[in-house]
Amino acid sequence: MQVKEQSFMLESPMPAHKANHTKDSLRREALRLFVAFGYNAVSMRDIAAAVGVRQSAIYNHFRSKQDILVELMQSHMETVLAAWQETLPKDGDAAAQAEAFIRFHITYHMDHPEDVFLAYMELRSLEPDRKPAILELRDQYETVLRDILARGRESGQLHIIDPATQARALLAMLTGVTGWFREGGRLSREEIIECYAQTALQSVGLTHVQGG
Amino acid sequence: MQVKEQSFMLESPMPAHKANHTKDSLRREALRLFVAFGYNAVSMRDIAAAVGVRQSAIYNHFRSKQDILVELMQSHMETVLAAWQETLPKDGDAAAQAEAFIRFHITYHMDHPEDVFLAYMELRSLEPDRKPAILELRDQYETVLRDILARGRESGQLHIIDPATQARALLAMLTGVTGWFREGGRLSREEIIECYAQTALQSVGLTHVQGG
Amino acid sequence: MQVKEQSFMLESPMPAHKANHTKDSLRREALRLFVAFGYNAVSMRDIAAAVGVRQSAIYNHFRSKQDILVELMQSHMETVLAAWQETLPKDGDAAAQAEAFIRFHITYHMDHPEDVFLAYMELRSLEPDRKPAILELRDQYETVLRDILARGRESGQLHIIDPATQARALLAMLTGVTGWFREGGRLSREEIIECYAQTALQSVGLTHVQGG
Amino acid sequence: MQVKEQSFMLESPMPAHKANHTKDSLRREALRLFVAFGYNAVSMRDIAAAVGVRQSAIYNHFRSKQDILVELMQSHMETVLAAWQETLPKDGDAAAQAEAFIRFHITYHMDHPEDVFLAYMELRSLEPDRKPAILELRDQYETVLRDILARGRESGQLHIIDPATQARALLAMLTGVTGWFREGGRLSREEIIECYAQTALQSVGLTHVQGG
DNA sequence: AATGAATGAGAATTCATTCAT
DNA sequence: CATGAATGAATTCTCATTCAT
Repeated sequence: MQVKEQSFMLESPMPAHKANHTKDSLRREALRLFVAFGYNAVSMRDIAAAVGVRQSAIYNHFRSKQDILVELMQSHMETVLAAWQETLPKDGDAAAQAEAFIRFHITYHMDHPEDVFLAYMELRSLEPDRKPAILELRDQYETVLRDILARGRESGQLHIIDPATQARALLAMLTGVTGWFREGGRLSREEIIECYAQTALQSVGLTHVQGG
Repeated sequence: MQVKEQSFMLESPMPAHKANHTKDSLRREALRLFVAFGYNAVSMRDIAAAVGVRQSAIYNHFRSKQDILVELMQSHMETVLAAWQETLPKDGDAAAQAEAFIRFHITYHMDHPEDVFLAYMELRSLEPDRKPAILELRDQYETVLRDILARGRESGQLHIIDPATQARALLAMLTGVTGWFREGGRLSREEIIECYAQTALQSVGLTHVQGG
Repeated sequence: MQVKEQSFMLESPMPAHKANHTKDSLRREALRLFVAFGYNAVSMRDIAAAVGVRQSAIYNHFRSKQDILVELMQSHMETVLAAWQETLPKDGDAAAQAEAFIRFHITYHMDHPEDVFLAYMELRSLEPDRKPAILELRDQYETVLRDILARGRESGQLHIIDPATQARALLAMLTGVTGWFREGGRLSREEIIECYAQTALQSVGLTHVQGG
Repeated sequence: MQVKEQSFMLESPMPAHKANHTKDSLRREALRLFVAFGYNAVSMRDIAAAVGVRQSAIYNHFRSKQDILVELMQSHMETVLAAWQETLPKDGDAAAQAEAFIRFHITYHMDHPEDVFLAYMELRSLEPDRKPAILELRDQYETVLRDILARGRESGQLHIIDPATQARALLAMLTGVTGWFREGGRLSREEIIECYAQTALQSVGLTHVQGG
């Protein structure tokens, strides 16, 4: 990356006391930069500069650059899983649950595009010992959809060949939104959700679509 | 990355006879490493070591690290486009063309997972002046599908809300195979192709599926 | 060094009651660590962690890291000199004094191996303005032995070529114990003292040895 | 340490070709600096500056700072052992061998004070996995003397209580020369050797001393 | 007396690239 | 065509120290 940060450039030294939100700022800016340029292309200096702090200050809040990444990914995945737990319709049949999941997934992703993008793109940047924990969480989420598809297949409500494969295909498709969606484009948020929902539902053999 | 290679370590300098395929080896290993670890995480030394040559030797074949990336991406995209040109059924209707494209796309991706993955994941690593040329090629490909979907929508053969959005959704889904497919898994190549084909075709409102 | 200690890791801040012996703990742990790893290899954080306190707390007790070192060295050397003053046989002849010194020296060193080791090994780590004071103390001690040897040479009781050189040789030999002695080894404390005493006394031409 | 090294300060870029003696210079300067300031107090920049090269150039010759240290220590110890093998009188009795060893040891140490000092003072700076190899070499050397003393004790030629302890005591004493000897001092090289030899020989109960 | 947050300097090491051989 | 040596810039991280609370 590019921006220079040097002592004689910093004008407002910022009272520092009470500035405990530094860790939050670091998280936020790190996420933004990792998404924009990739984990490896972003330096600790870049992150510090974005927050208005020196490089070394980061180490008062995170043990390492890798720790920032892990913390971002982990908290994101745990949040998604928790959010789905609150959303899932306990009593619905497989078709209803599939639709619920698809709508939840798209909506959540459009609301948190950066978290999703990071968790998806930077798995490679995880060090070997940190990877399993994250993959475990990702698998939990994939399993949710796989199980719904499997039940829908057994009940005959869904046209599905292989639940595992199709779950992955669906997630890849839906996750793709984060790659290009920007507020204020040709289509509104709702239109995109509808479009993706129809595509996804059709892909598992559901044709009836009713806007959320 | 990891491997160490330094002058005082290498004993056998390798006879170099018929070593003019070095450039090919470099391309192949660079692709493999970029895919496995990411462009930024791979050093020229890593690439050289994988080929059994010193870093400086790379510069006899490529002007820079960025040039390797660009060359890999560009040749891949041109190859895909050329391959589709040879495959496309000139006289088919939109439904037939959609099915043809979908099958072509999945098949090609399963045959060249690394090229596809690279072109998809490392767009961010392109330097600003190299990016437009690659994006232009990618758009050409996306346009192929978008146009097919648009024609299918007009002809009423496909159930589609927005061709542009749905084209992206489809491509994201299909491209996803490269993320996890490994020869010798639970499902055979053909089964996966069938499964993806059905999912994709259903997603645009086509239900009749006949194995390739 | 190794141990990590950071704010977000420490849960129990420790009641701090009667914690005014902190300075003593700091001295003790600093000594231990300096001896084990060397002054430069030990960080203020290491010392603080060993005591169960934060780095910044150290500065309530010492002005700087260098100050800890100087204080440790200085108090050790003053203690040795004072201890010898209490031990020296005022009226003995050179031979008796030599034996007394040798026994005192070995015994003291075996009782305070870390202080001795530090004073010997970390002279290099003293900043230029702090060095002279310490060297002055060390020379006082060396002079004690040199003078005894010189008198013994004049009186003909000792076989000595050059008192200054031989004093250094003797001190180096005797100081060496601290390098390897560990309580509970093959030989007892007393056996080692006897062994060193005999070696040292023989080295100056005294053969009569009588256990302490 | 102190000296600044920056691009605009370097006047003579030095033709570089044929300058393969860089590694030797690095070894020499590293040794000098490690001895003068201690391993931890010397930076790679210091070493590079002393040789007239950039920091990064060092890594063309050594894998790490630790590697420089290990290489210096190892080659020194192997050289000493080899030198003693050439010196040792195969047929002499224990007393002759003891004298031969003592004279060899002092002489070698006065000729290579820096190597000896480094090997003695910086054992602590070895990383845990590099330590055993060096200690093994040191023990080989110590064993040489211990065996001679043991034989001398059995034959009754030497007055010795415990060969192992006394070997260590002797080596510590003799090694001490490197701590303070500087060419051109009050005593000549030969005088110091004689003085140390007498002290050492007396210490094992040998009185007859004949200058080399 | 202790802490958490901040800092500037500097540590070792890696990187892409150049160039004479 | 390949190499070893060199380089300057940049990397992550550690350090001793300060200071408001």
